[in-house]
Parts: sequence; C-alpha cells; structure tokens
Amino acid sequence: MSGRALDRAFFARDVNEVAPELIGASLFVKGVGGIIVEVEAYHHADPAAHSYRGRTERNAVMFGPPGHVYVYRSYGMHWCMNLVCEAEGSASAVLIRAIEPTEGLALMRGRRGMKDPRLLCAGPGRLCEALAVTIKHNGLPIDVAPFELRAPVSPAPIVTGPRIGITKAADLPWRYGLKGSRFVSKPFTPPT
DNA sequence: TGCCCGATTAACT
DNA sequence: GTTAATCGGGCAA
Repeated sequence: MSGRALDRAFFARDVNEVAPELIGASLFVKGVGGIIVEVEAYHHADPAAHSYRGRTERNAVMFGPPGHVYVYRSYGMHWCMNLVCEAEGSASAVLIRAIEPTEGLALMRGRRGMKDPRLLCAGPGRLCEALAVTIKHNGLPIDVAPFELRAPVSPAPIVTGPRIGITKAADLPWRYGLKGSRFVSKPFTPPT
C-alpha cells in the first residue's frame, strides 16, 4: 500500500506548511528507504539557514526551483539531504532527519555496518549513508528516479519541538516528528 | 591567508 | 558524560 506520488509542485509552499506534511510520507532512493518520521524547516529569513547570508557554491540549489534535492557535507564527513521549498529563489528547505526503514533493510545494514534497524536512518547523516545519498544527488528533482516520494497513506499525528544541533534561532519549534515513533534521532519530549 | 565554527556521528572515559 | 574525524563558509588580519 502506498500513497499518491508527491511531485515538485507539492513543495511550492511555505516551508513550515510542507514540513509537517512530509511526516508519514515514504521516501525511497533506488527502492531503498521507508517512512519519514522527522524533518526540520529552514526558512530563508532564519539565521540558522544556510541561505541566510546569501548564495554560495554549496547552497546554490536552495536558490533554485522547489522540489529539488539539496545535499551538503556536514562537519566535513557526512551528507545531509534537504528538499527545496517555496518559490524559486526564496531559498528555503526541509532537512530530512530520520526515516523508519521499511525497504532494502539488508542493503542499509551493509552500508551502515550495523544491525539495529532503529539506528539505520536515525539522523541526517545516518539516513544519507543508508540510502546512499551523496553530492551526486545534489540538484536532482525529487519526483524523478532514483527518487520516489509518496504521500502518507493515512494522516500522521505530528509532534513539534526545537531543532537539533543549532545555536542560532534555537528557540523556534521547527522540528517535526511522527508522534510516538522510535526511529527519530532524539526524543521529542525530554525527561522532566 | 588563517582561524573558528558548524543543520554530525561513533568511539571513547 | 567527552572527543576526534574533517572541510566549507564567515570573518578578522
């Protein structure tokens, strides 16, 4: 069972409108992937966004048309995958942070060198390694192979919270997750 | 040009 | 809990 295909037009809206609608959607790269359980929104007017200080070679794709993949190198060693949102030139994007693996488990285990399915795609760098996303995918449209993106089969319960690993605009609740999912990179409700 | 920091992760103590 | 790995961008010199 799978939802309708999400094409690039789906992303031509405010990044904080698109982001929660990606929770529960299915993302595959060459048939390997699963259910998106955690994303973060990065708005162009947000100091934490790569595009905030203008266009560079790295973030050029963010300034291009919506529905395309922005891949960047994180901490010099990991890849992170975003989907460009809003109008062309607005430079906003959604960071895909965690997936519940459903297809291609053996391939993902091999690429990640670990067995625990909960850690295969629990984090932006881990997810890219498991799905073999690299700079080669930077700038590609999300509605064309090797990518496949499908809407949630049923409405997904959403939780929100502050984004992970940033220091600027750290108070904004622009992290979105699937309520109750054990496949997120970090819990949404920290112990009190 | 050089230095510091970062949308991270795994391996440590 | 801390730290190393490793490189592009921002900014000071």
